[in-house]
Amino acid sequence: MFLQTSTRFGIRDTIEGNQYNLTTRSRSLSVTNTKSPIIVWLRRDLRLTDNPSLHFATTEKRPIVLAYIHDDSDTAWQIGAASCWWLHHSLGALTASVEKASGHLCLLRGKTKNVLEALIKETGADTIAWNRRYEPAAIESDSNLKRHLLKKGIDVKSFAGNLCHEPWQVQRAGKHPYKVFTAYWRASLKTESLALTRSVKKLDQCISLPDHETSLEELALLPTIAWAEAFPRNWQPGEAGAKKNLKTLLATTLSDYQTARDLPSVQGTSRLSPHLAFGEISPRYINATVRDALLKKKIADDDNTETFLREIGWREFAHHLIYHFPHTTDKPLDQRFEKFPWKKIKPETLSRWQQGDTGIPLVDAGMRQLWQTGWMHNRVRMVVGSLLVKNLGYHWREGAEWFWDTLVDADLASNSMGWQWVAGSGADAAPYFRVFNPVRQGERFDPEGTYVRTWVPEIAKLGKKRIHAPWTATEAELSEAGIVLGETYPEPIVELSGSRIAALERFEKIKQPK
DNA sequence: TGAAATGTTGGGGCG
DNA sequence: ACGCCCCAACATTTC
Repeated sequence: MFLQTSTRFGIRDTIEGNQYNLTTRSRSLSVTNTKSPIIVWLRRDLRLTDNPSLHFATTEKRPIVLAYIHDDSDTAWQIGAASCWWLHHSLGALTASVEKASGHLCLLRGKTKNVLEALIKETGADTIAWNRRYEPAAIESDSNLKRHLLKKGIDVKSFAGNLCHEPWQVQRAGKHPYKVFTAYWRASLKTESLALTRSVKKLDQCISLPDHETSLEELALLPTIAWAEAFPRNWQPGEAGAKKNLKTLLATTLSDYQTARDLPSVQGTSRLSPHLAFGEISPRYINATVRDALLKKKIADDDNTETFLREIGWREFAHHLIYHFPHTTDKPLDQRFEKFPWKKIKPETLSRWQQGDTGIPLVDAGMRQLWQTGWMHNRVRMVVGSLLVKNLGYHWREGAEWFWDTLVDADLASNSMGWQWVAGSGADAAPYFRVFNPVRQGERFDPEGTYVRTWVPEIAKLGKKRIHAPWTATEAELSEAGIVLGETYPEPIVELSGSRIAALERFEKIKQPK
């Protein structure tokens, strides 16, 4: 057995440890050679700031095996393609910052259980630490793993890393978990947030395992087709990018957040979602930073700030829901929707929705923004979702699965909650009769048509009066804009008014009391 | 974090 | 001057 540090950091000293040979930086030898290593298993917590399991390990004064395991065995809701792109770059960024802290990140591949067992055997580690996850599949595999490792005499330490409150902390004693956001939010404001842990600056106890590790490239996370080409223009995965977005939010975006966050043509949102999804930044760090800025009067204590904090609260609520109602990743929370008459999928129709070829400008703009950047503005997500679920009558899971594969911020808790909200079957859901009209939404939130023109250039020459509904334009207006409906841009995939009424009738039938 | 239908009000044109 | 109608603008109700 042979363990060594990354060669980039020079000094290599081979020593005889108790049960193993260890190569590590010389100055930590006196501390490390008598103690068993601790494995820090990173998952959706790819950061050094406020990372409780990592912080715990650094306080232990013994060798650390800092490991990310890419387990691509086939499971439900396995990481999607856009998320893989993000993960690749996030791991790259983390590797660099870990090395800057004189540490080393081990990239490993294989079945999690096998990899961890091999690591334990190889290094003599007697402890493993991780930050908890709350998705049903993760909970199941984590608890199986924990039981298995405890039986083998390994100490397993799990931490609360990715939420301000554990899902079971915000709860009325003896009652059902919250299903309504405002009630949840009020209660969570009264519940003390989990504390921040100190940022990790030095990781020189890290050891490496050259016989086991793989390179980032070997993880093969990047798409094989030239699809994500435009992603880097929009994103900087990693902790530094996350902090940069938070800084921009506090310095500029937040002052007009309440209004601007609804305008898809404006950079009015925080754009923190993918960073949060991969745990490159913690919600506690975000809240603490906002609080600090408030104290220093750098931002105003107004509705803008409150609205933003509430959005962080929605993320917490989504995790609360997925923890207490784990079936909601696939099945409706509201039982009445079990037998809802979703329409049979026509592959061509579904594909036109996916590709942004519906002939409804705001929908097409959103779906193309998603495809080209891995992200879609939240207001537009509601609009495209409403079209799929209400006007086209397709099961919300079709939308959830597409988003899951194409969003860089894909998060099972938020995705499931969001789609069930749109469908009306979830917690605090939109009432069944709430059907978004993409034309009306365009006129209200993209009045100049700027957003549509960006993503649907073939109709860009239409004036703002027609840009959201080209089918209402006159022959003259169309020809002046160089559009031939049905050729250069499609006729609408569905007639909005009639399909709305039909949807209302379908939903009406299941609305009898629970 | 809805849209459309329906109801109400008030100004202005007009006989 | 007055009543009537039209309709835009806004409010309320309904799905």
